[in-house]
Amino acid sequence: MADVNVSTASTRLPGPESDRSGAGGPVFDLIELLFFAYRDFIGDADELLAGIGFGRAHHRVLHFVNRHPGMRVADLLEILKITKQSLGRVLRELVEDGYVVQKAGPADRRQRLLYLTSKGEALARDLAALQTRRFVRALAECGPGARAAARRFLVAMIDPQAREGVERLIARADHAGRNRTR
Amino acid sequence: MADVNVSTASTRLPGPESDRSGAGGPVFDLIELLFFAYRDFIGDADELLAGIGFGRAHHRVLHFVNRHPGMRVADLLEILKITKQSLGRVLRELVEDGYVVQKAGPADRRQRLLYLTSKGEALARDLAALQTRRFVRALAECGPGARAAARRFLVAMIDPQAREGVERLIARADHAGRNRTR
DNA sequence: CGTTTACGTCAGCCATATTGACATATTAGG
DNA sequence: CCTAATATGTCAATATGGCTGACGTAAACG
Repeated sequence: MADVNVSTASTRLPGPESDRSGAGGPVFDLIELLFFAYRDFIGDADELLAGIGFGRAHHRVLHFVNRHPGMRVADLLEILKITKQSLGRVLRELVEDGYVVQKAGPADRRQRLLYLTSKGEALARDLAALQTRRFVRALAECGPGARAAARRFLVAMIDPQAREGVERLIARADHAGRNRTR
Repeated sequence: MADVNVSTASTRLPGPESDRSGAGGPVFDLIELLFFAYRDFIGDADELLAGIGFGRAHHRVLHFVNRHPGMRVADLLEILKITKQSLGRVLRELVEDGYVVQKAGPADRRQRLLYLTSKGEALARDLAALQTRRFVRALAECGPGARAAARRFLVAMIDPQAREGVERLIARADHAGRNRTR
């Protein structure tokens, strides 16, 4: 699954058959809830982005460049796991519109290190604020300890082999980011 | 954001600046963890689907028709929030390949009620099993009570206005599904 | 009998991703 | 110093999965 809605859903679906929901059955409820939760989670940002003609691809770049200012194009490709051709268009648009700048690496001038402009930082901040707001609201509803529990749960959902890389990525940005997010 | 990887990420990103991570700051860790968790969650299914030339669009249809056998095309459009033109292609492929059948409604013969064939049910079951396996593993890692906590958290992440519709959708399928999932 | 509903389909457009080939600049190594 | 490898960019073609608008057909409804 990927992106569904439901909302009013005037649907009056039929209702046959029996059983399931037993001990070891499929966790349909969690599957669908994660699906809908993620849809709404990215929906916040999608709306804002659509207003300026950007899509999720632009969001991804803004997010990671914001978290890792000065990252190389190759780093971004590695994280996003897309081809440079795909990144090319998105990056060009972000540069043309003044959200991202590329500077030659000081040591290796072949590199085009990526930075957000203040305009880019503002947009990244707005996008992160939308998604943070949703998390904060949800965690408040879940009571104390929910944040740690949610973090543990989300980590546990990630492929075991990928966890180390993800946690290092987060830790690195958190560490480096002591001045950022201003 | 939508789909990132990371994995080995030989990246050796730079680390400038200061501050953040304070009390009320952006929850970058949760934002990225949800992103990666969802990526892996759908990645399971994506792999299986790619092997038979299907994509996420097919998965969505299989999933909801499996959960609500006999649903109308209009119901599916409402849930998926896509246009009938978009659904058309996917549905045609699923029917052509023998995963879905359409039967005229008994009362209203204009309706093309949607059902999975046994082949379609087998695929839907395999897909759900993959995603269930991930949830079960993750919840086991989180200890007792994690399932209820995860459910609460995921519901809390959904738009408040959409929650009722989603919960009704899940309840309806669970109720109707007492014989299904065979 | 005429309107509305449920569904399908043709035609074209857009965003995002892919592969493969090739260009350019720069660094690194023998 | 010259060659090879690296970092990045770009051209071209293709696929997927969305979209809008227009139109058609069968069946139900009033």
